[in-house]
Amino acid sequence: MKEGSGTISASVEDYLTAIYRLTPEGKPIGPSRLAEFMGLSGPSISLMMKRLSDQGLVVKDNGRGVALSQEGENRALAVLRKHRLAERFLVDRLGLDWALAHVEAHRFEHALSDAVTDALERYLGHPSSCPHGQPIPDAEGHVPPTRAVPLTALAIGDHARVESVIDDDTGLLTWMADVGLVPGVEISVLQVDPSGARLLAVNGRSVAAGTDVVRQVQVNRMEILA
Amino acid sequence: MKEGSGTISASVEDYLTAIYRLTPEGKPIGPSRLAEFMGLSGPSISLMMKRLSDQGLVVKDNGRGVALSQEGENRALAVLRKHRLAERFLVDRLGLDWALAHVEAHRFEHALSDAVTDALERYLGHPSSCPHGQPIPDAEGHVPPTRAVPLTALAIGDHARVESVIDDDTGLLTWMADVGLVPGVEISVLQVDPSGARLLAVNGRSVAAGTDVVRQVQVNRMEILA
DNA sequence: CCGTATACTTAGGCTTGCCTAATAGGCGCC
DNA sequence: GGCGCCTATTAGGCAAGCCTAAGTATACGG
Repeated sequence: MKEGSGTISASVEDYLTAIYRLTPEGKPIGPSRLAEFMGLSGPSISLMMKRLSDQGLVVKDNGRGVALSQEGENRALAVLRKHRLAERFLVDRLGLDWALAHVEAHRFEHALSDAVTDALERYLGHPSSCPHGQPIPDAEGHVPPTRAVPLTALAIGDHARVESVIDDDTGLLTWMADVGLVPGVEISVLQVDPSGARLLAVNGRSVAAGTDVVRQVQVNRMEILA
Repeated sequence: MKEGSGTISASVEDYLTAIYRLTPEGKPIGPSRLAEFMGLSGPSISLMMKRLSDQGLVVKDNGRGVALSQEGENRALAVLRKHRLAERFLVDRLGLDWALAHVEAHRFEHALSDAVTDALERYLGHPSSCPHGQPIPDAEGHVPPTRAVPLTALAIGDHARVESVIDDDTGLLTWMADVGLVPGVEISVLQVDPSGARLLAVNGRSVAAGTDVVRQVQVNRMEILA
């Protein structure tokens, strides 16, 4: 992905990736959700949205909410690429815990130039996903399509393979690693709670997954084999 | 090296490393030299020196000039450690050019946490120097002593082995790589110019090294064998 | 011993990016 | 249809870091 004109600041990179992550389908997002997600005040968001809009990185959707422009999405994907490649390096090569890796990679993503990023990707053997299972965009910003659905889509008796987990919450990540809820593992749903919480079978162990977890884990449905 | 209290900004890290690099022996340095070295205005230096002094990172030497405090030196060494380990990684593992590596490592040095730095050092096999030959401080801030002298100390007929080159000037680095003036190579002095420039024999090739170069290359004297 | 040049500091201003407090706008509810 | 509530924006402020321009202090030559 050729970077269009100027360099953007680390802050702006954070805003763009946050918007991207909150709007996978490109639907506009309101300031308050963004403010909560980023841990910033509403006015800070408003002001920055104005700046980003002036720079053509986001498009204002008739007042309420913004969506990434094509350029903004390109920038966001470039940063996500750096983040996820950094995570792969930290976990696979340096042996960092995957919960810690996310935090550390957040500092790296702003320090990696495009040239170093491409070299790092070659060095790592062109990994297709980060340790949390999320896809790594290629140098042109293409991200492979996925058929994964959230765990919330599964009913009692369904089998699935975990594709990805959300990497934002350090505590949650540590817990998921503990119970074996990691990308690639097969699970099935034993019970569904009225609140949406689920009792899962993960590697033969029963795991109670609250609503926080089931919303954030993406899975691929599997046909029952036997 | 346990980091004492608070985190310091990337800017402050730059100031501390700059001071360290300009004052290897701990002698105080005046604002103007620092300003020139860092490419900043005099007032910016003055103001920052006041701030650093208030934070106990530098000690003001009766008006004229500052020197690093023990804490300041520790911080500077920690950053240099990160910088040089990053350079090793970029050159050895990612295959970056050593001139480019310096520039890229400058962005990395502020993004590497202590934990990642230590893991990186293990991963790289505890290298003792960066690709430009400069020593890598250990986690406690100890830097191995050296007997190297600047190339300016050599007279006609002297033989020596290059220990390190200065990594600041991208153009100079590219030129040195071209002519083979890299750490580890054996050289001898063929002529000395009144200005201090020298004609060197490097791997059997004659190389004219201007004053910029001879000041910045550190060598270890060798006895003549044959 | 004094004047001038050089080196340093103070003063004032700008940008980025955050905040809190106060205002404006849209929408449901009665 | 108006009232209040929630959301968004505007207003005003603060800190870090940089700048230029103006002032002070040092120091050296005459």
